[in-house]
Amino acid sequence: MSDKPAADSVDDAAPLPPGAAGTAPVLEDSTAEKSVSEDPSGWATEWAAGLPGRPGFLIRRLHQIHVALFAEECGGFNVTPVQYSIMSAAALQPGLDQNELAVAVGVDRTTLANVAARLEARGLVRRERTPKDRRLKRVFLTPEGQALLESMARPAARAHQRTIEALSGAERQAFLDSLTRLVLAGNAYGRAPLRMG
Amino acid sequence: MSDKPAADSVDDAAPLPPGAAGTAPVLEDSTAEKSVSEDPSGWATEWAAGLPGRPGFLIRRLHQIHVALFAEECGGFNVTPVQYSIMSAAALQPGLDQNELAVAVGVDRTTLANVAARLEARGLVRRERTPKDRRLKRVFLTPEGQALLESMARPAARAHQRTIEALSGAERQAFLDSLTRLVLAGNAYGRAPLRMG
DNA sequence: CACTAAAAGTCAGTATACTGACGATTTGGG
DNA sequence: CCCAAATCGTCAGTATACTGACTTTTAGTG
Repeated sequence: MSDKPAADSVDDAAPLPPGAAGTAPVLEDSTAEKSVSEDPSGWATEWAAGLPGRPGFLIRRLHQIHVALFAEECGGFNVTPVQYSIMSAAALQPGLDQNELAVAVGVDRTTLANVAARLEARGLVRRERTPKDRRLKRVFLTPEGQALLESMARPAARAHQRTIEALSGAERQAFLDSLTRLVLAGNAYGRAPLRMG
Repeated sequence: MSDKPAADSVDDAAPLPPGAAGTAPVLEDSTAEKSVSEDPSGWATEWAAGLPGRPGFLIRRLHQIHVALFAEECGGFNVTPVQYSIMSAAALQPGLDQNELAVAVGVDRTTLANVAARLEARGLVRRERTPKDRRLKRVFLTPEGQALLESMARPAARAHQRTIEALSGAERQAFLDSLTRLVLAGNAYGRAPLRMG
Protein backbone atom coordinates (compact mmCIF):
# COMPACT_ATOMS: atom_id res chain seq x y z
CA MET A 1 0.00 0.00 0.00
CA SER A 2 3.04 2.23 0.26
CA ASP A 3 3.41 2.16 -3.51
CA LYS A 4 0.16 3.90 -4.32
CA PRO A 5 0.38 6.96 -6.51
CA ALA A 6 0.34 10.34 -4.83
CA ALA A 7 -3.19 11.62 -4.47
CA ASP A 8 -2.39 14.67 -6.57
CA SER A 9 -1.12 12.85 -9.59
CA VAL A 10 -4.11 10.54 -9.59
CA ASP A 11 -6.55 13.36 -9.25
CA ASP A 12 -5.02 15.41 -12.01
CA ALA A 13 -4.87 12.61 -14.49
CA ALA A 14 -7.59 12.73 -17.06
CA PRO A 15 -9.36 9.41 -17.25
CA LEU A 16 -6.49 7.12 -18.10
CA PRO A 17 -6.51 5.48 -21.51
CA PRO A 18 -7.10 1.96 -20.25
CA GLY A 19 -6.42 0.35 -23.58
CA ALA A 20 -2.74 0.63 -22.89
CA ALA A 21 -2.86 -2.24 -20.46
CA GLY A 22 -0.32 -4.99 -21.02
CA THR A 23 -3.19 -7.23 -20.13
CA ALA A 24 -5.81 -5.94 -22.45
CA PRO A 25 -9.25 -5.32 -21.03
CA VAL A 26 -11.38 -8.36 -21.47
CA LEU A 27 -13.79 -8.35 -24.34
CA GLU A 28 -16.89 -10.44 -24.49
CA ASP A 29 -20.54 -10.58 -25.51
CA SER A 30 -20.59 -7.12 -26.98
CA THR A 31 -24.29 -7.30 -27.74
CA ALA A 32 -25.24 -7.72 -24.11
CA GLU A 33 -22.77 -5.06 -23.04
CA LYS A 34 -24.23 -2.54 -25.41
CA SER A 35 -27.59 -2.90 -23.77
CA VAL A 36 -26.01 -1.94 -20.47
CA SER A 37 -23.95 0.97 -21.65
CA GLU A 38 -26.08 2.47 -24.34
CA ASP A 39 -24.13 5.72 -24.46
CA PRO A 40 -20.41 5.08 -24.24
CA SER A 41 -19.57 8.77 -24.35
CA GLY A 42 -16.61 9.69 -22.19
CA TRP A 43 -14.88 6.37 -21.99
CA ALA A 44 -12.89 4.19 -24.26
CA THR A 45 -14.80 1.59 -26.20
CA GLU A 46 -12.46 -1.17 -25.11
CA TRP A 47 -12.98 -0.29 -21.51
CA ALA A 48 -16.73 -0.27 -21.91
CA ALA A 49 -16.80 -3.56 -23.74
CA GLY A 50 -14.79 -5.45 -21.19
CA LEU A 51 -15.09 -6.35 -17.55
CA PRO A 52 -14.77 -2.72 -16.47
CA GLY A 53 -17.84 -2.03 -18.55
CA ARG A 54 -19.93 -4.04 -16.15
CA PRO A 55 -21.49 -2.04 -13.35
CA GLY A 56 -21.15 -4.87 -10.86
CA PHE A 57 -17.46 -5.13 -11.59
CA LEU A 58 -16.88 -1.44 -10.93
CA ILE A 59 -18.95 -1.56 -7.77
CA ARG A 60 -16.88 -4.47 -6.48
CA ARG A 61 -13.67 -2.61 -7.28
CA LEU A 62 -14.81 0.56 -5.56
CA HIS A 63 -15.85 -1.43 -2.53
CA GLN A 64 -12.41 -3.04 -2.41
CA ILE A 65 -10.83 0.40 -2.70
CA HIS A 66 -12.97 1.76 0.09
CA VAL A 67 -12.10 -1.12 2.39
CA ALA A 68 -8.40 -0.57 1.67
CA LEU A 69 -8.69 3.15 2.42
CA PHE A 70 -10.57 2.41 5.63
CA ALA A 71 -7.83 -0.01 6.66
CA GLU A 72 -5.24 2.65 5.92
CA GLU A 73 -6.96 5.39 7.91
CA CYS A 74 -8.19 3.18 10.75
CA GLY A 75 -5.63 0.40 10.75
CA GLY A 76 -4.39 1.35 14.18
CA PHE A 77 -7.80 0.70 15.70
CA ASN A 78 -8.13 -2.80 14.25
CA VAL A 79 -11.73 -2.08 13.33
CA THR A 80 -13.29 -2.93 9.97
CA PRO A 81 -15.92 -0.88 8.18
CA VAL A 82 -18.72 -3.23 9.18
CA GLN A 83 -17.60 -3.36 12.79
CA TYR A 84 -17.55 0.43 12.82
CA SER A 85 -21.04 0.64 11.38
CA ILE A 86 -22.40 -1.80 13.93
CA MET A 87 -20.75 0.03 16.80
CA SER A 88 -22.05 3.33 15.49
CA ALA A 89 -25.59 2.00 15.41
CA ALA A 90 -25.24 0.50 18.89
CA ALA A 91 -23.96 3.81 20.21
CA LEU A 92 -26.85 5.81 18.87
CA GLN A 93 -29.54 3.36 19.83
CA PRO A 94 -28.36 1.41 22.85
CA GLY A 95 -30.24 -1.78 23.46
CA LEU A 96 -31.32 -2.64 19.93
CA ASP A 97 -31.58 -6.39 19.62
CA GLN A 98 -29.31 -8.08 17.12
CA ASN A 99 -31.95 -8.33 14.45
CA GLU A 100 -32.82 -4.64 14.76
CA LEU A 101 -29.14 -3.86 14.52
CA ALA A 102 -28.87 -6.04 11.40
CA VAL A 103 -31.61 -4.10 9.60
CA ALA A 104 -30.26 -0.78 10.81
CA VAL A 105 -26.89 -1.55 9.30
CA GLY A 106 -27.90 -3.68 6.31
CA VAL A 107 -26.02 -6.76 7.42
CA ASP A 108 -27.23 -10.36 7.39
CA ARG A 109 -28.33 -11.56 10.82
CA THR A 110 -25.73 -14.30 10.80
CA THR A 111 -23.01 -11.84 10.00
CA LEU A 112 -24.32 -9.44 12.60
CA ALA A 113 -24.25 -12.13 15.29
CA ASN A 114 -20.74 -13.16 14.34
CA VAL A 115 -19.42 -9.59 14.33
CA ALA A 116 -21.17 -8.74 17.59
CA ALA A 117 -19.75 -11.83 19.24
CA ARG A 118 -16.24 -10.83 18.24
CA LEU A 119 -16.77 -7.26 19.36
CA GLU A 120 -18.04 -8.61 22.68
CA ALA A 121 -14.97 -10.80 22.99
CA ARG A 122 -12.90 -7.61 22.64
CA GLY A 123 -14.91 -5.91 25.36
CA LEU A 124 -16.28 -3.31 22.96
CA VAL A 125 -19.93 -4.34 23.24
CA ARG A 126 -22.08 -6.23 25.73
CA ARG A 127 -24.94 -8.52 24.69
CA GLU A 128 -27.83 -9.18 27.09
CA ARG A 129 -30.86 -11.42 27.09
CA THR A 130 -33.99 -9.64 28.31
CA PRO A 131 -36.68 -11.21 30.52
CA LYS A 132 -39.33 -9.55 28.35
CA ASP A 133 -38.52 -11.69 25.32
CA ARG A 134 -36.09 -14.53 25.77
CA ARG A 135 -35.42 -14.85 22.08
CA LEU A 136 -33.61 -11.53 21.91
CA LYS A 137 -30.13 -10.35 22.62
CA ARG A 138 -29.85 -6.64 23.08
CA VAL A 139 -26.57 -4.94 22.28
CA PHE A 140 -24.90 -2.18 24.24
CA LEU A 141 -21.64 -0.39 23.65
CA THR A 142 -19.22 -0.60 26.57
CA PRO A 143 -17.38 2.50 27.77
CA GLU A 144 -14.30 1.13 26.05
CA GLY A 145 -16.28 0.70 22.84
CA GLN A 146 -17.64 4.22 23.13
CA ALA A 147 -14.17 5.64 23.59
CA LEU A 148 -12.86 3.72 20.62
CA LEU A 149 -15.75 4.89 18.48
CA GLU A 150 -15.09 8.51 19.32
CA SER A 151 -11.38 8.28 18.66
CA MET A 152 -12.12 6.76 15.26
CA ALA A 153 -14.57 9.38 14.08
CA ARG A 154 -12.16 11.50 12.09
CA PRO A 155 -10.08 8.78 10.48
CA ALA A 156 -13.24 6.92 9.52
CA ALA A 157 -14.74 10.01 7.98
CA ARG A 158 -11.51 10.59 6.11
CA ALA A 159 -11.67 7.13 4.63
CA HIS A 160 -15.17 7.75 3.36
CA GLN A 161 -14.21 11.14 1.99
CA ARG A 162 -11.15 9.77 0.24
CA THR A 163 -13.24 7.11 -1.45
CA ILE A 164 -15.07 9.73 -3.49
CA GLU A 165 -12.69 12.66 -3.52
CA ALA A 166 -11.71 12.09 -7.15
CA LEU A 167 -15.03 13.66 -8.10
CA SER A 168 -15.74 17.37 -8.06
CA GLY A 169 -18.33 18.76 -5.66
CA ALA A 170 -21.32 18.64 -7.99
CA GLU A 171 -20.31 15.29 -9.49
CA ARG A 172 -19.84 13.89 -6.05
CA GLN A 173 -23.28 14.93 -5.02
CA ALA A 174 -24.83 13.56 -8.18
CA PHE A 175 -22.96 10.31 -7.66
CA LEU A 176 -24.13 9.97 -4.08
CA ASP A 177 -27.68 10.78 -5.11
CA SER A 178 -27.60 8.06 -7.74
CA LEU A 179 -25.96 5.63 -5.36
CA THR A 180 -28.71 6.32 -2.84
CA ARG A 181 -31.36 5.87 -5.46
CA LEU A 182 -29.94 2.51 -6.47
CA VAL A 183 -29.62 1.32 -2.90
CA LEU A 184 -33.20 2.33 -2.12
CA ALA A 185 -34.49 0.74 -5.31
CA GLY A 186 -32.73 -2.57 -4.73
CA ASN A 187 -32.96 -2.64 -0.97
CA ALA A 188 -35.14 -5.72 -0.71
CA TYR A 189 -32.83 -7.96 -2.74
CA GLY A 190 -30.75 -10.33 -0.69
CA ARG A 191 -31.00 -11.23 2.96
CA ALA A 192 -29.70 -8.03 4.51
CA PRO A 193 -32.15 -5.22 3.71
CA LEU A 194 -32.16 -1.94 5.56
CA ARG A 195 -35.29 -1.24 7.52
CA MET A 196 -37.37 1.37 5.74
CA GLY A 197 -40.42 1.43 7.92
CA MET B 1 -36.06 -12.90 -2.32
CA SER B 2 -39.60 -13.61 -3.39
CA ASP B 3 -40.83 -10.75 -1.21
CA LYS B 4 -39.00 -8.02 -3.07
CA PRO B 5 -41.13 -5.12 -4.31
CA ALA B 6 -42.25 -5.20 -7.92
CA ALA B 7 -39.72 -3.45 -10.11
CA ASP B 8 -42.31 -0.94 -11.28
CA SER B 9 -43.34 0.24 -7.87
CA VAL B 10 -39.76 0.69 -6.82
CA ASP B 11 -38.86 2.55 -9.95
CA ASP B 12 -41.82 4.88 -9.77
CA ALA B 13 -41.34 5.73 -6.15
CA ALA B 14 -39.76 9.06 -5.60
CA PRO B 15 -36.77 8.74 -3.32
CA LEU B 16 -38.35 7.21 -0.26
CA PRO B 17 -38.50 9.34 2.87
CA PRO B 18 -36.02 7.28 4.86
CA GLY B 19 -36.69 9.07 8.13
CA ALA B 20 -39.77 6.94 8.61
CA ALA B 21 -37.70 3.96 9.67
CA GLY B 22 -38.81 2.21 12.85
CA THR B 23 -35.13 1.90 13.43
CA ALA B 24 -34.05 5.44 12.94
CA PRO B 25 -31.03 6.07 10.75
CA VAL B 26 -27.96 6.24 12.85
CA LEU B 27 -26.63 9.65 13.66
CA GLU B 28 -23.07 10.42 14.51
CA ASP B 29 -20.20 12.87 14.08
CA SER B 30 -22.18 15.39 12.12
CA THR B 31 -19.20 17.65 11.59
CA ALA B 32 -17.24 15.01 9.72
CA GLU B 33 -20.28 14.01 7.70
CA LYS B 34 -20.85 17.55 6.54
CA SER B 35 -17.41 17.60 5.03
CA VAL B 36 -18.35 14.54 2.98
CA SER B 37 -21.77 15.68 1.84
CA GLU B 38 -21.35 19.37 1.45
CA ASP B 39 -24.53 19.81 -0.56
CA PRO B 40 -27.34 17.75 0.93
CA SER B 41 -29.79 18.79 -1.75
CA GLY B 42 -32.20 16.05 -2.70
CA TRP B 43 -31.99 13.85 0.34
CA ALA B 44 -33.27 13.99 3.83
CA THR B 45 -30.97 15.42 6.44
CA GLU B 46 -31.39 12.44 8.69
CA TRP B 47 -30.38 10.07 5.94
CA ALA B 48 -27.33 12.13 5.11
CA ALA B 49 -26.26 12.39 8.72
CA GLY B 50 -26.47 8.68 9.43
CA LEU B 51 -24.83 5.52 8.18
CA PRO B 52 -26.47 5.89 4.78
CA GLY B 53 -24.71 9.22 4.48
CA ARG B 54 -21.40 7.45 4.28
CA PRO B 55 -20.24 6.66 0.77
CA GLY B 56 -18.58 3.43 1.81
CA PHE B 57 -21.79 2.25 3.43
CA LEU B 58 -23.80 2.84 0.24
CA ILE B 59 -21.13 1.16 -1.86
CA ARG B 60 -21.24 -1.91 0.36
CA ARG B 61 -25.03 -2.01 0.13
CA LEU B 62 -25.04 -1.70 -3.64
CA HIS B 63 -22.44 -4.42 -3.89
CA GLN B 64 -24.60 -6.68 -1.76
CA ILE B 65 -27.57 -5.88 -3.96
CA HIS B 66 -25.63 -6.64 -7.10
CA VAL B 67 -24.44 -9.98 -5.76
CA ALA B 68 -28.03 -10.87 -4.83
CA LEU B 69 -29.26 -9.94 -8.32
CA PHE B 70 -26.47 -11.96 -9.91
CA ALA B 71 -27.43 -14.94 -7.77
CA GLU B 72 -31.03 -14.53 -8.83
CA GLU B 73 -30.28 -14.33 -12.54
CA CYS B 74 -27.46 -16.88 -12.60
CA GLY B 75 -28.36 -19.09 -9.67
CA GLY B 76 -28.93 -22.06 -11.92
CA PHE B 77 -25.34 -21.99 -13.09
CA ASN B 78 -23.87 -21.99 -9.60
CA VAL B 79 -21.37 -19.34 -10.64
CA THR B 80 -20.58 -16.24 -8.59
CA PRO B 81 -19.76 -12.80 -10.02
CA VAL B 82 -16.04 -13.24 -9.40
CA GLN B 83 -15.96 -16.70 -10.90
CA TYR B 84 -17.72 -15.32 -13.96
CA SER B 85 -15.22 -12.48 -14.27
CA ILE B 86 -12.27 -14.84 -14.03
CA MET B 87 -13.74 -17.22 -16.57
CA SER B 88 -14.48 -14.31 -18.88
CA ALA B 89 -10.89 -13.15 -18.69
CA ALA B 90 -9.56 -16.67 -19.24
CA ALA B 91 -11.78 -17.07 -22.28
CA LEU B 92 -10.61 -13.93 -23.94
CA GLN B 93 -6.94 -14.40 -23.19
CA PRO B 94 -6.27 -18.09 -22.88
CA GLY B 95 -3.06 -18.94 -21.10
CA LEU B 96 -2.68 -15.93 -18.83
CA ASP B 97 -0.87 -16.97 -15.71
CA GLN B 98 -2.69 -16.63 -12.44
CA ASN B 99 -1.06 -13.38 -11.53
CA GLU B 100 -1.90 -11.86 -14.90
CA LEU B 101 -5.44 -13.03 -14.44
CA ALA B 102 -5.54 -11.47 -10.97
CA VAL B 103 -4.58 -8.04 -12.28
CA ALA B 104 -6.89 -8.37 -15.27
CA VAL B 105 -9.82 -8.97 -12.97
CA GLY B 106 -8.81 -6.90 -9.94
CA VAL B 107 -8.71 -9.82 -7.54
CA ASP B 108 -6.05 -10.60 -4.94
CA ARG B 109 -3.66 -13.33 -6.08
CA THR B 110 -4.61 -15.54 -3.16
CA THR B 111 -8.28 -15.18 -3.99
CA LEU B 112 -7.57 -15.79 -7.65
CA ALA B 113 -5.69 -19.00 -6.91
CA ASN B 114 -8.43 -20.22 -4.63
CA VAL B 115 -11.19 -19.46 -7.15
CA ALA B 116 -9.21 -20.98 -10.02
CA ALA B 117 -8.57 -24.13 -8.02
CA ARG B 118 -12.29 -24.54 -7.37
CA LEU B 119 -13.14 -23.84 -10.99
CA GLU B 120 -10.55 -26.46 -11.97
CA ALA B 121 -12.09 -28.94 -9.56
CA ARG B 122 -15.38 -28.39 -11.42
CA GLY B 123 -13.72 -29.03 -14.76
CA LEU B 124 -14.36 -25.49 -15.96
CA VAL B 125 -10.70 -24.42 -16.21
CA ARG B 126 -7.37 -26.18 -16.57
CA ARG B 127 -4.18 -24.91 -14.92
CA GLU B 128 -0.78 -25.76 -16.41
CA ARG B 129 2.82 -25.23 -15.41
CA THR B 130 5.01 -24.10 -18.28
CA PRO B 131 8.60 -25.23 -18.91
CA LYS B 132 9.51 -21.63 -19.80
CA ASP B 133 8.95 -20.38 -16.26
CA ARG B 134 8.35 -22.95 -13.59
CA ARG B 135 6.91 -20.43 -11.17
CA LEU B 136 3.81 -19.86 -13.28
CA LYS B 137 0.49 -21.55 -13.71
CA ARG B 138 -1.29 -20.64 -16.89
CA VAL B 139 -5.07 -20.85 -16.97
CA PHE B 140 -7.21 -22.15 -19.81
CA LEU B 141 -10.95 -22.47 -20.07
CA THR B 142 -12.12 -26.02 -20.80
CA PRO B 143 -14.76 -26.68 -23.46
CA GLU B 144 -17.23 -27.20 -20.65
CA GLY B 145 -16.22 -23.89 -19.12
CA GLN B 146 -16.57 -22.15 -22.47
CA ALA B 147 -20.05 -23.58 -22.94
CA LEU B 148 -21.09 -22.49 -19.47
CA LEU B 149 -19.74 -19.02 -20.04
CA GLU B 150 -21.72 -18.64 -23.23
CA SER B 151 -24.94 -19.87 -21.73
CA MET B 152 -24.52 -17.36 -18.91
CA ALA B 153 -23.95 -14.32 -21.03
CA ARG B 154 -27.51 -13.02 -21.08
CA PRO B 155 -28.46 -13.70 -17.47
CA ALA B 156 -25.21 -12.18 -16.29
CA ALA B 157 -25.75 -9.07 -18.38
CA ARG B 158 -29.25 -8.85 -17.01
CA ALA B 159 -27.95 -8.89 -13.46
CA HIS B 160 -25.60 -6.01 -14.23
CA GLN B 161 -28.31 -4.09 -15.98
CA ARG B 162 -30.78 -4.57 -13.16
CA THR B 163 -28.25 -3.27 -10.67
CA ILE B 164 -28.43 0.20 -12.21
CA GLU B 165 -31.80 0.25 -13.92
CA ALA B 166 -33.34 2.52 -11.28
CA LEU B 167 -31.50 5.38 -12.92
CA SER B 168 -32.57 7.07 -16.13
CA GLY B 169 -30.37 6.84 -19.21
CA ALA B 170 -28.40 10.03 -18.69
CA GLU B 171 -28.13 9.52 -14.93
CA ARG B 172 -26.99 5.99 -15.48
CA GLN B 173 -24.25 7.12 -17.78
CA ALA B 174 -23.14 9.86 -15.43
CA PHE B 175 -23.12 7.37 -12.59
CA LEU B 176 -21.01 4.87 -14.51
CA ASP B 177 -18.63 7.65 -15.56
CA SER B 178 -18.17 8.71 -11.96
CA LEU B 179 -17.80 5.12 -10.81
CA THR B 180 -15.12 4.59 -13.43
CA ARG B 181 -13.36 7.76 -12.39
CA LEU B 182 -13.31 6.66 -8.76
CA VAL B 183 -12.07 3.17 -9.62
CA LEU B 184 -9.30 4.57 -11.78
CA ALA B 185 -8.33 7.14 -9.16
CA GLY B 186 -8.18 4.62 -6.32
CA ASN B 187 -6.94 1.68 -8.31
CA ALA B 188 -3.62 1.29 -6.54
CA TYR B 189 -5.09 1.03 -3.07
CA GLY B 190 -5.23 -2.47 -1.66
CA ARG B 191 -3.60 -5.63 -2.92
CA ALA B 192 -5.78 -6.28 -5.95
CA PRO B 193 -5.19 -3.45 -8.44
CA LEU B 194 -6.16 -3.70 -12.08
CA ARG B 195 -3.26 -3.58 -14.50
CA MET B 196 -3.14 -0.22 -16.18
CA GLY B 197 0.04 -0.52 -18.11
C1' DC C 1 -56.51 -23.29 26.35
C1' DA C 2 -54.29 -25.53 22.36
C1' DC C 3 -52.09 -25.30 18.28
C1' DT C 4 -49.86 -23.17 14.32
C1' DA C 5 -47.00 -19.74 12.52
C1' DA C 6 -43.48 -16.51 13.07
C1' DA C 7 -39.34 -14.62 15.03
C1' DA C 8 -34.55 -14.61 17.13
C1' DG C 9 -30.26 -16.41 17.37
C1' DT C 10 -27.31 -20.11 16.28
C1' DC C 11 -25.12 -23.64 13.41
C1' DA C 12 -22.45 -25.73 9.63
C1' DG C 13 -21.07 -24.88 5.28
C1' DT C 14 -19.48 -22.17 1.13
C1' DA C 15 -17.45 -18.05 -1.19
C1' DT C 16 -14.75 -13.81 -1.47
C1' DA C 17 -11.28 -10.74 0.36
C1' DC C 18 -7.39 -9.61 2.80
C1' DT C 19 -2.82 -10.26 5.70
C1' DG C 20 1.98 -11.71 6.24
C1' DA C 21 5.02 -15.35 5.48
C1' DC C 22 7.25 -19.02 2.92
C1' DG C 23 9.68 -22.09 -0.61
C1' DA C 24 10.84 -22.45 -5.35
C1' DT C 25 12.14 -20.20 -9.41
C1' DT C 26 13.66 -16.45 -12.21
C1' DT C 27 15.77 -11.95 -12.96
C1' DG C 28 19.23 -8.51 -12.64
C1' DG C 29 23.63 -6.63 -11.49
C1' DG C 30 28.53 -6.82 -10.34
C1' DC D 1 29.66 -16.96 -12.43
C1' DC D 2 27.61 -15.72 -8.05
C1' DC D 3 24.50 -13.61 -5.18
C1' DA D 4 20.78 -10.55 -3.90
C1' DA D 5 16.36 -9.16 -5.22
C1' DA D 6 12.12 -10.00 -7.28
C1' DT D 7 8.33 -12.93 -8.63
C1' DC D 8 4.84 -16.72 -8.44
C1' DG D 9 1.89 -19.58 -6.11
C1' DT D 10 0.80 -21.42 -1.82
C1' DC D 11 -0.18 -21.45 3.12
C1' DA D 12 -2.49 -20.39 7.53
C1' DG D 13 -5.22 -17.18 9.51
C1' DT D 14 -8.94 -13.54 9.93
C1' DA D 15 -13.16 -11.04 8.37
C1' DT D 16 -17.47 -10.43 5.83
C1' DA D 17 -21.32 -12.33 3.28
C1' DC D 18 -24.52 -15.62 2.14
C1' DT D 19 -27.32 -20.28 2.35
C1' DG D 20 -30.56 -23.49 4.50
C1' DA D 21 -31.69 -25.62 8.65
C1' DC D 22 -32.52 -25.95 13.55
C1' DT D 23 -34.09 -25.08 18.58
C1' DT D 24 -36.29 -22.05 21.58
C1' DT D 25 -39.49 -18.56 22.43
C1' DT D 26 -43.26 -15.63 21.34
C1' DA D 27 -47.39 -14.11 18.73
C1' DG D 28 -51.69 -14.96 16.73
C1' DT D 29 -55.94 -17.45 16.00
C1' DG D 30 -59.85 -20.43 16.87
